[in-house]
Amino acid sequence: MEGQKLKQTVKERILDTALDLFQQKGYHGVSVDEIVDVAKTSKGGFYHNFKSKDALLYEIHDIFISHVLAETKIACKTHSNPIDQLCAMLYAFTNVFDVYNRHITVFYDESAYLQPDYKANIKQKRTEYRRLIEGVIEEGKQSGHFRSEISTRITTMAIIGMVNWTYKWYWRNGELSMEQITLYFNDMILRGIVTEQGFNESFAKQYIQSKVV
Amino acid sequence: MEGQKLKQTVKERILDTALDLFQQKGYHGVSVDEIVDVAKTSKGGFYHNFKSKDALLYEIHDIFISHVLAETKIACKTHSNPIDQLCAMLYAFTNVFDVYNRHITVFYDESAYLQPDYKANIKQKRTEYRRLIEGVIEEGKQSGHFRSEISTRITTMAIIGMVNWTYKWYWRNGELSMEQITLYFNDMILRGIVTEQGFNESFAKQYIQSKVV
DNA sequence: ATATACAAACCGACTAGTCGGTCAAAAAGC
DNA sequence: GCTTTTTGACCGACTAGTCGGTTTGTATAT
Repeated sequence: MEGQKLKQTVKERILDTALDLFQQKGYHGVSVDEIVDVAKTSKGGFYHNFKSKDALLYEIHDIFISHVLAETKIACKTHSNPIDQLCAMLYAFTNVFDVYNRHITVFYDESAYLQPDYKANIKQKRTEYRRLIEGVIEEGKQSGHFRSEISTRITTMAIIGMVNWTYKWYWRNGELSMEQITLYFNDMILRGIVTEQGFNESFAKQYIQSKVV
Repeated sequence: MEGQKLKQTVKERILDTALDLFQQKGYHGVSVDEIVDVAKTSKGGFYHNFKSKDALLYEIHDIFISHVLAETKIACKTHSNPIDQLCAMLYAFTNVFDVYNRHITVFYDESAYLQPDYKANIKQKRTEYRRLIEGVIEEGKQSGHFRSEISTRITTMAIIGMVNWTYKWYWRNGELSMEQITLYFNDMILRGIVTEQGFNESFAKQYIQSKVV
């Protein structure tokens, strides 16, 4: 439906335009004048909908992290073992990725420019997200699915890094889909951390494609 | 020797100060006036040593990527098998990390603000770096050390992502050293991609700590 | 009448970059 | 060896322009 574009409110147009421009040129590479020009509105329209340019940046951050957090929690709750939970969380991120592509770039590259109180708010949600993954890793170590020698912290950051970094190189309409990429990531991550016991669980097979013996 | 600090040239002081400030507040969060103020020099001193603020940003980028590239090439050349090469390359990055910590943050967060011709220059070197890793992965697949089913591209980006992301969470003087982190990374990555044959090679044992059977 | 949703002109603060000038040290002339 | 000349590193007041944000005005809906 192309009608969606015509129905957009001014606020939606501003957000949409800002996302495009921020992703291309960075937060400080785009002026409010340029945003309102491209979004076909005015300074008045902008400041009627947003308290400040900083507030717009914050909103972009918040929309993204809040959505990731919500989806990750659902993924975690709807599965009962660490292997399923971990893979479901990665898939949740994948699904977010295609739609929130622009948000992600802004989120990771421009967060230095957030005002202190905004930044604290975002940081809290990022920490919450990290702890969700740490929790699953820790659980997996205790249940014997993941090797007990691995460091929860390093493993978590390795996974987050691997997954998040895709925003730097992934292109929609490229040769690789996020679905494919996640398939490979799940395989590689699990091989890196599961125990023999974990590997032999029936639900692990769907993620680890083959085992060369 | 603390005398090093007293011997710094104006240009070195500017670079040093800019790195500190850019890392903390981002490129556009710092004015030239602030840089020259902290670096105990002047506008004249600044523009005598740098063509523009953009040129300073470029120099920071170039110093970093050129060094990484050089070290990676050495790591690659001084080993003869893919497993040793890959791990040596990761260690090379590790060693760079402690010294070029500030460069890395600027490199990954502020590259959007590089002027087009500067950006093209940097992009070329990043591509060269990526191809070095892709080459090793590809070689490993052909030699039977790495599983042939893995995607060279995705695996390479997974590794780069995992490693690069450390700049977002690693703190010097923290509980974890870069040495330790790289040890875990090497272990996790190799487990994710080696074949049984590769695993049984004697030189693989030093990276893969243990195998739970 | 009053509130809402925008438009357009406007403002002051700030910024990157310039430019005439200083000064110490090296090079040249004697 | 001593003076003169030249060079280049560096200074800081200044400028032209840009930016985020404000204010005033206006059309519409209730």
